Amino acid sequence: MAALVTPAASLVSELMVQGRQSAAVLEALLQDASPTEHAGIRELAAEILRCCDRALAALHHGGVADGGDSGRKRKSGAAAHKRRDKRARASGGEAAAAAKRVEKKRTAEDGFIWRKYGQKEILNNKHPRLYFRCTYKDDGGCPATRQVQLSEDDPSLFVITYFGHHTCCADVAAAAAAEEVNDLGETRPFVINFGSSSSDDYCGGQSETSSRLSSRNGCLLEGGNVGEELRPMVAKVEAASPDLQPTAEPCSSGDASCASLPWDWDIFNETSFDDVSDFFPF
DNA sequence: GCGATTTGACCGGA
DNA sequence: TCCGGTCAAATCGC
Repeated sequence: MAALVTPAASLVSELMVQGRQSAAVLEALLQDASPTEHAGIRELAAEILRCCDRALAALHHGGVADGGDSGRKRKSGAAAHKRRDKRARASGGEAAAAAKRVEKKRTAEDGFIWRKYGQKEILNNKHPRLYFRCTYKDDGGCPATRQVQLSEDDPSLFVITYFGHHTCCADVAAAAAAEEVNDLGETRPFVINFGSSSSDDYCGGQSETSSRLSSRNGCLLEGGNVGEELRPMVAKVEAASPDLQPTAEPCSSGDASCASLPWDWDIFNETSFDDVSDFFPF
């Protein structure tokens, strides 16, 4: 696996390290200040750390997601092939298994822009399952899809199942997604671990239905000092939601507690989707 | 007008 | 035959 050594990759790597350090400091400060309070914010900081870990790992892996089944065509001629593709994935085919990843998160945001293409009531499940594919599927042939469902046990948690890898946006995002983390959380190359790190998250954070966002963003950090950006963002979190309770509470677009993990700092404040109820109207 | 979402229909695997 | 996943026409919102 060749590492990315382009100047841009180097810059991104550097920025990610900075951001990660800032997040680590924040986490430490919160821990020192009040070990029992601000749990939600600490969790947020920890997630930022994990995101940076994965982005860095991805960068140094130099991995770019494979094309996957991007060649899916419209219903016209290749319907049978297409269906077979889907079936293979649905029933846990070999390639599908390799690209499948299940996460439980407090929000459905993950840094990519998704387009909802279906919703289905699932047997013996209170909550419908929502189907999303990458907005850039048509644009760039990005094969990534995901399914989002509220957890049966804890309706405030999203159970998100990812299929395929993003080929549409930043290498960081694509590679992060491509880098399958095993359940044991082991063997993660180039992980500078400043704090907690779990295996189940990857770079994320932009809105779900940010359909009106015109720019492709992925979760690549753009220019500027990540660490500097982090401070005001976190302050906002604290002010808005001390405990970062997810649930289906209404929240405004600027509410970082609902906006979850705004890895894309530049567009964080534009986030329009950040409410569970936006997804699950029940 | 364009692009995203909704939702009923369709398809294939189990 | 049932059920889950996707399609695509209709609808909505900017």
